Amino acid sequence: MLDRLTLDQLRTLIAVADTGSFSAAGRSLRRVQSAVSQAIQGLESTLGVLLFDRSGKIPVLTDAGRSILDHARKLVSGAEALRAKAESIAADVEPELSLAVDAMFPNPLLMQSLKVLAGEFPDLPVTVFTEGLGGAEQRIRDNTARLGLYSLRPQQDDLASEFLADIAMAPVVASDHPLAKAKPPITRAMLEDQVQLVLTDRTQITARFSGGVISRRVWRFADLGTRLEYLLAGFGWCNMPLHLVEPHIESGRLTRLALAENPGWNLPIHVVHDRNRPPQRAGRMLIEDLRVRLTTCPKHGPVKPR
Amino acid sequence: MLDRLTLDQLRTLIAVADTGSFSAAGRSLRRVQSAVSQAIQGLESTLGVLLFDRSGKIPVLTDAGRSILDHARKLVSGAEALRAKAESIAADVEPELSLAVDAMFPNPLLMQSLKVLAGEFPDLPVTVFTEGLGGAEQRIRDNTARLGLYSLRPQQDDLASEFLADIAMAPVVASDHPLAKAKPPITRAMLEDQVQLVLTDRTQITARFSGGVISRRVWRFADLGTRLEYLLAGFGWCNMPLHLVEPHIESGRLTRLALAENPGWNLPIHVVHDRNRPPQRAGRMLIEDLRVRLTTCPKHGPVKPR
DNA sequence: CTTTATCCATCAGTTTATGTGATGGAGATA
DNA sequence: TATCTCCATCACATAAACTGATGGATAAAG
Repeated sequence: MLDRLTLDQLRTLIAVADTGSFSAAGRSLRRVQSAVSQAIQGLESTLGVLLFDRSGKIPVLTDAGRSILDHARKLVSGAEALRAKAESIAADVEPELSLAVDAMFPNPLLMQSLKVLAGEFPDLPVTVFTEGLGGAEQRIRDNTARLGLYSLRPQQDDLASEFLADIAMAPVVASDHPLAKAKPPITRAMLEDQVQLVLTDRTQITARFSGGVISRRVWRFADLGTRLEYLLAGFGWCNMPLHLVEPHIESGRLTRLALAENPGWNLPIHVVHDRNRPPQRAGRMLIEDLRVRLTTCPKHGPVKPR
Repeated sequence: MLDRLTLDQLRTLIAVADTGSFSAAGRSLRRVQSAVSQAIQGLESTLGVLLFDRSGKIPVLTDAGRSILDHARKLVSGAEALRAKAESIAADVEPELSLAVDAMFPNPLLMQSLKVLAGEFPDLPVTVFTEGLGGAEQRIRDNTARLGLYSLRPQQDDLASEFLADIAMAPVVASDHPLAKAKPPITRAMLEDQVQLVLTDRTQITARFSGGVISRRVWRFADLGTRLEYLLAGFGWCNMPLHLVEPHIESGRLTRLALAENPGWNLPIHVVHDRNRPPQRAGRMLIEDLRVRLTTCPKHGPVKPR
């Protein structure tokens, strides 16, 4: 016994307060009255405070007792919450879900899935990191996120991954840009002479990774949003996820480049996690829900080859 | 034993997490290692969750363990807070201090005293009810406040009271009011014909108590603040605590009535409490501090006879 | 004014939980 | 390999917690 104050004493106090007498508390707790009596005496002695006024037939809470009782209720319900948490952990639900999501990923879809998740696991704390390029993977590696949604590069030994869906990508440019007015098909040579708007990793870690750079003239941006603004302003061309630029294409501000060799392609999105920390019930449910939405909703689905 | 989950188990868990090993935890808790081992096993079995990965030499917290540990820390520190609360109760400090203060009472002074009180008892919750007329006493009677600061009427059997200080009162009127321009001394007869601004009890309980009403024409108000506005606007005259109207008298907006028979008088303020619930350390300290301030600070002190 | 029922405290004795100390297996460190 | 320290396990000891009987006190019923 490390400390004379025990949860059982507090539970007994609460029972007495709720039932109104020591005997009744004993009945409700399936204990003998003397056990209750001794438990309360023990509590009073460890706290050094008189909790009940025993002068009448039934004991009545003192001011101090009322005050202690309030606190006791908090503690006991906290203990019950602990058990509940343990139970859901035991039922293979992760204690909290942290996601590292590539900025390319269609956010409205993710939000829909998370809404469903929150309905299913109301007490589950969720953290979402939206990162560009290597950022999401970095989150998985340094363990600040547990589940990654991004385009995984060549097989990684320590990370387990699973294909989730394709994001439709296409080269686009502002409609008032020379490339938009050029007669299709656009050749690779034509692109090389124009400015390409490229994403850089905020953390500089993925300097090695600069795939997809075609043009010799390059502007670099740290985030998708800024790049989109420069794209709209006609600074250059770039590949964008269709779901992000479709509204602008429809409104005529952007034009899809009819590239001869590659009019559109798919960015494969994977579910990634540390091999030793596989997703549990909540994570798996989220993945399945996302998969259904991604294959159902045509707007965000893969490009149909034409 | 009502519940298999005990605070001692949580305390042990915390010790293990803090010291890094079962043996070290045992040393820090002055228990043998096997006791720690068994306590953790017991916790794991009641929660149905594996808390430590024992595959290595020293056990390392699992994800679940970390999550449970966070919660455990909250509970244990809550338990310590309970002990601390009990300790201050045992040291004769009331668990919380609730005041019912008459609106006439100089609030800045009370605030100064409460500031000192808060310095002395930083954890003491304080509630202040500012009430007019019978309101403060009502608070004491229905036990929503424990300590009253107001002018007690004739001896009350069940309430204990103690004189605290006199509040200087004086009849005043707006400077553009006929009474202000009348040639002193003002007679009672002159007052009777003018409108008097009177306070009524919000709760109507003190209808019986309407002392101090002189005029035949009366306007009634529920609170001091509103009455003061009507006073300033010249609707009538009334008795006011000097500390509230002094700034206005100095600025010339209000004029003190030079009453022949009663140019100024004192409202005695008492400290009142239920006979069975005397003020404890915090309350007594507050009273003493107030007494010192009231007798020291001339601005709020009693009227000097002239 | 009894009688009866129910309240609580106390106590000796039992049951149960918790802690002890010895032992053995396993990973580090030298 | 020798040695240290780690943890799990066991039989045993110790200390809580609980039981059931008793008696005093209060409140309601006869």
